[in-house]
Amino acid sequence: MKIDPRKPADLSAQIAQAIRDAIVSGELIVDERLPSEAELADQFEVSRPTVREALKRLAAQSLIRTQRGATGGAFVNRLSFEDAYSQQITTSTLLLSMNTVSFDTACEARYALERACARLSSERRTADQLATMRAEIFRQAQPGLTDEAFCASDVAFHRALVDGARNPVLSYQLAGAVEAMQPLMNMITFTARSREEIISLHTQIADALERGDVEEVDDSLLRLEKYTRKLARDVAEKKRKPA
Amino acid sequence: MKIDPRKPADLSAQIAQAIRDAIVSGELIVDERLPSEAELADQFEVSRPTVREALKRLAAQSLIRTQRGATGGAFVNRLSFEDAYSQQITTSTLLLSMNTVSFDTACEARYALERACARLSSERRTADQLATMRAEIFRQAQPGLTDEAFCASDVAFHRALVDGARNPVLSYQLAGAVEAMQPLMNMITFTARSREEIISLHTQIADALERGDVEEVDDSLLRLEKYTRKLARDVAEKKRKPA
DNA sequence: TTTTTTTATTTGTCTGACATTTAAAAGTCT
DNA sequence: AGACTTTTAAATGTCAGACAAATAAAAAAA
Repeated sequence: MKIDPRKPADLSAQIAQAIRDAIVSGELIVDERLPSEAELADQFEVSRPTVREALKRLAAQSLIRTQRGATGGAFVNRLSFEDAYSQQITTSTLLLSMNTVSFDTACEARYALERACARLSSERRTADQLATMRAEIFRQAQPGLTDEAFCASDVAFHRALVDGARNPVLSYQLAGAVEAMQPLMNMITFTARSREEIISLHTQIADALERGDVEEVDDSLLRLEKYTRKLARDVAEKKRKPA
Repeated sequence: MKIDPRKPADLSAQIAQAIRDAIVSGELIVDERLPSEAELADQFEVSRPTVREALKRLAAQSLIRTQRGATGGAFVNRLSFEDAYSQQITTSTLLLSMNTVSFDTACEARYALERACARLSSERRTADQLATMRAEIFRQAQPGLTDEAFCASDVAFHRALVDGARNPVLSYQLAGAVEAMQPLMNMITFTARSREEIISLHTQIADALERGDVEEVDDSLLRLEKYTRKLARDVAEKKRKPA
């Protein structure tokens, strides 16, 4: 683990990269303890604050965790799906909120991924996951439900659908897309009419899933996508010309 | 922007979170300059090193960039797809390499996503993207090509296919899955026979894409997935019982 | 043997300083 | 006056040394 002495700037970034490479390449294995900050400072011939900045960079990516005390130190972290989720969500949220990407593009990506999941889900979903979906549909039909609660239930419904694919990699990829769109979805103030339509589509999806009818699941998701995009367009138009 | 004074540990993490929230919520907008480190230290009532650790955490997530000099400082970064790619790749690579997820699961996820892209790609791909795919197929057929070069060309081929969907969100999601699998794919030492088969499948995909035959694109990708998983199984078996 | 106390190690944080970079301000020359 | 050079101020990058707090192992006491 060496750093390039020719580039003097950003020592902490270089050190972070050196350690990151060691982790990714397997040179450092999970739960292995890194040398203490003082030792690392000696090895890299920098001061302790610089080493600490490097370690904080790695901690921000959940690559290491630190522990205080006598037997403490920095340990290589086993990247959990939880960690991967939250990073994915942060990244996706920023991509959307910074106008790098339009709602339509995000929506298309989201449903493309979701339909891919749904195909697997119609083969593998458990009774429990289907029950969750039904329960969420029931909640969505409650009168007096706030928009936020409706949206949260919507996310839970789709989450159950996606988890039905029983592929954590797919789930974690989609989590970002779905959750990142939440704030924008909340902005689409749902009328009673539009809720009814969405609940109807959700029911169609759940029914098709129960029958294991792959094509019908796909179709109803496609209809839901079209409807979502229509709602978004309407809101965008109303905002442009508020009569 | 405030931090909770009751939890004394990990001040830099709290400060990072406070600034992160301000960015995600839009309180701080793109290219806006943060207060100087000294000013932040005053505001949060901590020392400069602590502020710096917080800023390095944010820099590790590409949320800010720093500039030295008189008009320098920390600026809110516009998250580019490039940045999102590389984070996605790092995360996915670690998820795979740390045995959190099996090759089969990753493979399934990857092809599920890729098939979702391919559907869009068969409608939207440009002549240029198709030409890239043809060129990569040609390269793959060259005798004397190293395994590494063959794999790199394979990635380039799939990259062109995915980019044909003309949806950057999908592209960035898939980049992680595809690139993370590279090292494992390299381990599958390709025989002349298996290369031939893969090239044949690639050709089928390109042909179907040229005709705009969505179903055939989907089918040939499915065949490629099955074949890839078979190769992986064979390698795994040979490793277990090296006769 | 069990409990308590001490001790050593390590991270977390602070203070103060100097180096380096950078752009603007001030000065100088034509 | 205008163009070039020098100075200066502000900011990040880095360092050294110190103390606080947490923690587990070792030592001491019951």
